[in-house]
Amino acid sequence: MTSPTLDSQIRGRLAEAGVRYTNGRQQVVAALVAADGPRSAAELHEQIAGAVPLSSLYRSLAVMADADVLAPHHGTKGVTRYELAEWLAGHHHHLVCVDCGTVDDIELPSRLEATLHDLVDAVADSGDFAAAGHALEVVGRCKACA
Amino acid sequence: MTSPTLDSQIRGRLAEAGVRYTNGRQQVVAALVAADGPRSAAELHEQIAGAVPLSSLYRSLAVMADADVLAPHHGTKGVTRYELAEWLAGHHHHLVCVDCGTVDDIELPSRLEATLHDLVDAVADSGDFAAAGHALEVVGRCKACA
DNA sequence: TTCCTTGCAAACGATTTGCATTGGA
DNA sequence: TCCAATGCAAATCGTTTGCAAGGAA
Repeated sequence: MTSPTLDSQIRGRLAEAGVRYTNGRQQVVAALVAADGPRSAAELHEQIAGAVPLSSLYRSLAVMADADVLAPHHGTKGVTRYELAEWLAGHHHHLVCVDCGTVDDIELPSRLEATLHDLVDAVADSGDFAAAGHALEVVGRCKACA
Repeated sequence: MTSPTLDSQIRGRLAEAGVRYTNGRQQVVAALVAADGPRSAAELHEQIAGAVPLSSLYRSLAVMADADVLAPHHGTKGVTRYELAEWLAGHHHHLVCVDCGTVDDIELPSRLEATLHDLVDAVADSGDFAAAGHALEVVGRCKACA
């Protein structure tokens, strides 16, 4: 499922970080690529039918996040979900359903994204805080829960 | 520390919800009012010098969040932080430090807030998602960690 | 008296870690 | 050959809950 180019970008990045792109890790990445939003260790574990035990899964997620191949997301209570890092998945935002906790990716029209970017710059300038990025979460009810 | 009017708003809201505004809960609220951002159960427990045991603290936080006096925030790994609900604290956003995990409140200039609001409306309109609100997290490094 | 709240201890769920084994470059 | 990765079981951490005692209306 994972495109050859995406796969080699990831392999390259992991090699730079001195870690291997093993079979199990490829399965995890494939599952994340197939998903349309961040996924937790438990969700991935189920999605790959237990092919990788939870402890290894957690370790792989941590290693790949360290290598900047994955990015953690803390949207809903208690669980950490992971997604492909921005440089692989593209910059985007999230729709978080207040009822079921589902998180979906959204991409803003570039005009709106530019506006948002300016907005964050304006905020960062006005205080002693070095802004490195921003995350916009649109909170509401998804189609299924509406 | 908690202003009389704020305190009576909270007492009133809790009464409507059929729960009491006990001494321990007042201490928790006072600690949150004194804070300049969301706080976790452990942080509050320390701030009030263990005056309320953790289990009661967790229960009070849950009760007050149910009554819409507090709002939960899931910004950093594993922990839930609480802050006063929007109708008490005013609408605001957060600066999240990627190093130390500290969360600070920021208020956007009303012109920028209006822009952001329009932006979220535009996003919501374009999909099957009923937007109920938005949260902008500016990610970066705080003064101490820069 | 009635119901909410408190405290302690035990239970839980998500995540992490020690250790011996396996696997890849 | 050497170091990273794996799997299992045990440990940890934040949080929740059962239960008996205390407190306010």
